This record gives sequence, structure tokens and C-alpha cells, in this order.
Amino acid sequence: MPELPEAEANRLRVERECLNRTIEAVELGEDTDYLELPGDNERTRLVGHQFTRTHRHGKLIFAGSKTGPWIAVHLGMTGSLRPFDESDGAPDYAKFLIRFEGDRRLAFRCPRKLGWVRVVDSPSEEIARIEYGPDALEIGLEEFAEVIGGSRGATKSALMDQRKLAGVGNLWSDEILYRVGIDPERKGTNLAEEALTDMHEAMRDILYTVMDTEAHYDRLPDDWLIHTRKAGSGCPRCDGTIEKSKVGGRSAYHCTRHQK
DNA sequence: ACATCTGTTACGGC
DNA sequence: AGCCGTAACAGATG
Repeated sequence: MPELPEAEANRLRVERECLNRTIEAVELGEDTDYLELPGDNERTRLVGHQFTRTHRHGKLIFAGSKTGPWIAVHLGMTGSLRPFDESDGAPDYAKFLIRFEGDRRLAFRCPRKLGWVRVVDSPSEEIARIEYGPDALEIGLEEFAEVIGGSRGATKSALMDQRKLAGVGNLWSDEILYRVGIDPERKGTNLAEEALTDMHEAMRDILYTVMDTEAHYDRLPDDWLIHTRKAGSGCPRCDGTIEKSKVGGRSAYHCTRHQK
């Protein structure tokens, strides 16, 4: 599920349904081996506080308040944050549960156990700890061009490097490069200023567009790669063919005709 | 049975 | 020192 727009959709659910309610208890779910989750002391720290605000940086989601502790959530590949009412029962794969006053609950689901939750003093402290670069929607053209244009490896890998800029993953890096007609393997140092400018703009447009749909991919424009991300399919934008390859250990899809 | 997967990270090489 | 690339991680799904 989660790159920046998907993390944003999760943050919005918390923002809408979990603010300004006193936390009464914080519990772990079933089968939490291998997961990094707050221990007894960290969970107790949250009790009695309310979340009054949320924040997102790249793929990281935060909830907290001006003076109280924060939770920092990384969704991994398959995680999600799900507010629910006690009367409806918890979702499956719930690994971490917050009980707010009244009927409201918040579950951190994580079927594949690649996500994590921490209790921290502030978002900025956690962002510094994990060494994330600027958020992909905050980074300006100048710094973007510096960071991506200065990268000696594949442009796709640079876009996905969270220390360079935070928020872009495998799916949307493909979409960005498809939009601007750049081969995912092209070296960053081999990109012209104009290509970097186009890429920065495409990144912003793609992330905002996906965010606007709250990550409902069926509502995205027909000429996006996402709908034809399959080896051998025809390119929606030219006469080319979509090819699958490996870039930086991840599967990459690109049009062999208009992406050079 | 086997390959795949929107996440990171540890480690070796340059 | 830093940057880069690859293997590894865990478990559901097709």
C-alpha cells in the first residue's frame, strides 16, 4: 500500500476520527514477533493524553499533541492505520491498538510485519533519527536537482532513496519516469537541467493527484502507467511496449520507446 | 510448489 | 568517507 499518497490517506483517517479523545489504554495485538512495537513503558506514556494533531513526513505518519508524546508509524509494505468502533470489532492483523474514551479505537494492521510503531517526543526527532531527507512535496527544485542530478546510480533508485527525499517508492517512481520519458536506469549525473525540472514537476503532480483520489487507483487518468504495469502491454502514450526489468533489486516497468 | 510484492537494512565493493 | 548495488528480511497471495 504505502508510499507518500497512501500514507497521507492513512493520516487523514486518523485526523478525522481519532483526535481530541483521551487515550484510556494502549495494547499489543496477536503474533507480534519481529515487529518493533512500543513496550509497556512507552505504551503507558500515552495513556491520559489526547492526540490533537497529525503530521506526515515522506511515508512516516505521526499523531500527538503540543506537549504530550507522539506515535510515529511506518506502514512497511502492507500496513495500515484503521480507526474503528469497539462495537464493530477490531480488524484482522491488528498488532497495536489504542483505546480512546467512548467506543473509538485505532488499530495498526501489519500482515507482513515490515512496519513499525514508536513512541517519540516529536516528529522532528524521529525524522532525524532515521535520517530521512526532505519530504517529496516540500523539497524545492534546486535541492531536488542537486540530489537527483548528483546521483551516480540509476535515477529510479535515487528517487526511491528516502535519505535523498522522502515519500517516493517503487510504484510512483515508475510513474514519474514514465511521465517525463526517462529510462529508470539513466544515471542521475546524466540528466539535463530541463529533465530534472520536468521530473520535479511530474513528481509533485503525480503525488498530489494520487492524494486527491485518497489512493483509489481506478480514478487515476487513463494514460498513467499504473493501469498497464505489465510486461508486454502496449504503451498508453505511444506505440511502444511496456517492459519489466530489475532496477536496484526492485521490479521496474517502463516503455522502451519513449523512455530514454 | 513457486514466484511475487507499493517496505527497509546490513554489508561488501569501489 | 561516502556512495552504490545486492541479498536478506516475513508472510500473504495467486
